[in-house]
Amino acid sequence: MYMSETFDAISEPLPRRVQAGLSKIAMVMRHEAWAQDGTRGLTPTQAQVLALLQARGAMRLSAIAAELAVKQPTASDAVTALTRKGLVEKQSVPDDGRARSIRLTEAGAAAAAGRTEWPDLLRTVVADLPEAEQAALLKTLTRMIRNLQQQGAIPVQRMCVNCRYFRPNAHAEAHTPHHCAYVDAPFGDRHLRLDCPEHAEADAALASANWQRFTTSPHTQEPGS
Amino acid sequence: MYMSETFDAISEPLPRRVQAGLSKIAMVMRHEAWAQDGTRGLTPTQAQVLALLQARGAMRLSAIAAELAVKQPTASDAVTALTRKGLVEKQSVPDDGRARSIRLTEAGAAAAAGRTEWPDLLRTVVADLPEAEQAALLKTLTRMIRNLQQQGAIPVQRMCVNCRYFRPNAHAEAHTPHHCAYVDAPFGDRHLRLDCPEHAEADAALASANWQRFTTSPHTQEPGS
DNA sequence: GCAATATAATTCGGACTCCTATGTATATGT
DNA sequence: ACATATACATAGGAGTCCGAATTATATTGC
Repeated sequence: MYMSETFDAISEPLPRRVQAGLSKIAMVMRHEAWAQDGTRGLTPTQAQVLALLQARGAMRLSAIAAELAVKQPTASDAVTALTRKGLVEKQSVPDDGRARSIRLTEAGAAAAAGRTEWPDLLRTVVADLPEAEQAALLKTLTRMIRNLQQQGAIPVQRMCVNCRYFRPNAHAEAHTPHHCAYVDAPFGDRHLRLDCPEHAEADAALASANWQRFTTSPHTQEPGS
Repeated sequence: MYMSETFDAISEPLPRRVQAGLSKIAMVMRHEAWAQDGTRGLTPTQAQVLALLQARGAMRLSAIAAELAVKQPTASDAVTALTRKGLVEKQSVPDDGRARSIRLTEAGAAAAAGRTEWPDLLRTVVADLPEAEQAALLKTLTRMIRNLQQQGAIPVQRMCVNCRYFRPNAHAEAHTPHHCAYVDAPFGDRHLRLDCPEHAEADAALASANWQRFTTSPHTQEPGS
């Protein structure tokens, strides 16, 4: 659209370069995960399972697999390893004899809590961004994650934008345009959640209307560059 | 600073939520990598090696390891597998008998090219973002990557912001404020490169001055929310 | 009610990732 | 030349991933 035929002609397309950048970030995260969890005797996958169970409580194996975007055998491997390490335990579920509910042991809860405390490298890098940029990044990630959900690439997340209590752009205040009907309080992009414990799924019509209203926010139109 | 004591009090800190979002994106990338490269008989790491060699030409093993943020033995494993598959080959380097130069074979170049064509899921998700948001994301990623470099977490990248030819905010035009002295043309955030073939490293003083000028751009100050 | 089918999880085999520790050349400093 | 440093390879071990086959329940159709 705008400008600089030179650069538009000779560069990789913008989405490709953005993807390359995300790749590098992903690489650092993987590396950090090995380095950090490794000292605690965990692999990255195992740490993810612990984090998931910490956030969500007891889960079935198939739910864990879906949430981590791996196949069941892989999730089973990880859970087996964690069981051997005494960090999780399996219980049978009353109404379904095939299923097993997996939950943290006390040691597992402690390990999961310990992990969240440590200010890891990527978190400090994000924290070093100007706050407005962090908020913008969060909003962009929200957009991408919703898109991924709609393509069926990941299960539906417990995000504000999927929530029955979400009222996007309900207020005039620029810093807190949204409203959460659950806690009955205004909030802004910087408060958006990707995994809210109070989440209640909105029906399709509401979700779609909310999304429309959310993404046509005045703040979304900035001068491109 | 601004507003909503409620949400600031009850939420995870913003950087943590952003990190969680990046995690989900990283998860999707890993999953996609398995699914996509898997059909071509490659693992994600192997695909990364091919992509790296495609972008950079022949490299030494230690350079590959550094670039992928893994230890040498891991890189060696991957290269061995690729050699067996006939996609790369090793040559000895004239001036150093210990080193080996690794480069793509013809089949390897074809495989690497094939990979880049396919419009993978994450690329389409990025492409679905409003263009201004893609540009903002690219700039944010640039910031993060530079920060990671300075912490020594990744090797110095061939990015505009590290380049001798970079003239940030040299123009008044809002869409193309920067200037590349190599091709002598103005460009904008949306043209920023993370791995430019024409890159030439700037000395420390210039890099630092450029960074200052780049990050205090008028566009960086938007109303937070 | 009971075979036919579907689903939750496990197990198996195989290729690979990732690590640390060690070995084998070759380079470099003194 | 001799010690030390470097580039890479190899070995061994836990774990990640997968697809395919198993086992143990559910659910469904007659």
